[in-house]
Amino acid sequence: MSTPAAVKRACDACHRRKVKCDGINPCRNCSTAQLSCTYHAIPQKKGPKGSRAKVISELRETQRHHSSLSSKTANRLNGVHSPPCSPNLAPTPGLLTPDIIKECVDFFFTNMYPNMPILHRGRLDQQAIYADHNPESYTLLTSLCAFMFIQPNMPMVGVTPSNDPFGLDSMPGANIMSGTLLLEETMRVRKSYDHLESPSLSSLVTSFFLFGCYYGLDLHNKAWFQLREATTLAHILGMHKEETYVQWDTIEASRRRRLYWLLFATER
DNA sequence: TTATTCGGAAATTAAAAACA
DNA sequence: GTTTTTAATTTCCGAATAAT
Repeated sequence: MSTPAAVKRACDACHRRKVKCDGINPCRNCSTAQLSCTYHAIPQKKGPKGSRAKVISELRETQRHHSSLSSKTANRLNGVHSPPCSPNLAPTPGLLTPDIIKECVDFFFTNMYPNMPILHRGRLDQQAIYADHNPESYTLLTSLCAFMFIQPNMPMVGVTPSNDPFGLDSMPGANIMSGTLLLEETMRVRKSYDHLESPSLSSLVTSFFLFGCYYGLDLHNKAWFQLREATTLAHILGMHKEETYVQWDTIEASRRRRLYWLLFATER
């Protein structure tokens, strides 16, 4: 008779593989599978959020007197159905490869970070692990990569995995094309979640990178719109109030402070 | 056969509501 | 204040699938 007893924390690999983790480092699964056993993922907050999470009350409300309008109401948060709904806002599979992420993140930290020290390398890598199923992390990465591709001194990176049959790697302007592609991907996937009503810092940074993209592409009106959005999100997040910073650890707090400062330096 | 993947059941956790 | 209810998030079982 063994005690099953769920471990309090599964490692990153076991979490992805959905297998039982023994919680030690390195864990048994990682050892046998020759994987490096890490515990980088940041656990999400559990439990209801907002003023009594409203799904069930909405459901009850709509069932009570199911009028023609109630079906419309039911479609609100059940985003997975209804014919005219969601014209595919899911991430494009295979577009944002680990190679591209690595290349762009490296480029950011060597060339852009001195001027905009608004990301933390370790924390960004953690976010990248779950980008597949977290649209906020995904759009942060696509906007970052788009921004990097649009930089004039960015070296050529193949968007297609390895051997490019169209010779894009050697074509001038290919990086701008890739950047524009990723920019469009960001805008599209961003529609799949509400980044304004309960914004995260990732949303804010995404807006800032979008500003950078549009500015680099000489689309100035769109650029200022994104910058304005980023500034507004900063206010919604209370970044102008010192007391909001105490809830963050040193790394996160200084990152937020620098981001806030950069926003206003950029707005001039 | 064994190894891997992944849908989803069960457990865990924390916020909101109800209660004293 | 304490307890109960509710829901978001987690772990990981076990069936399906892939690899050998």
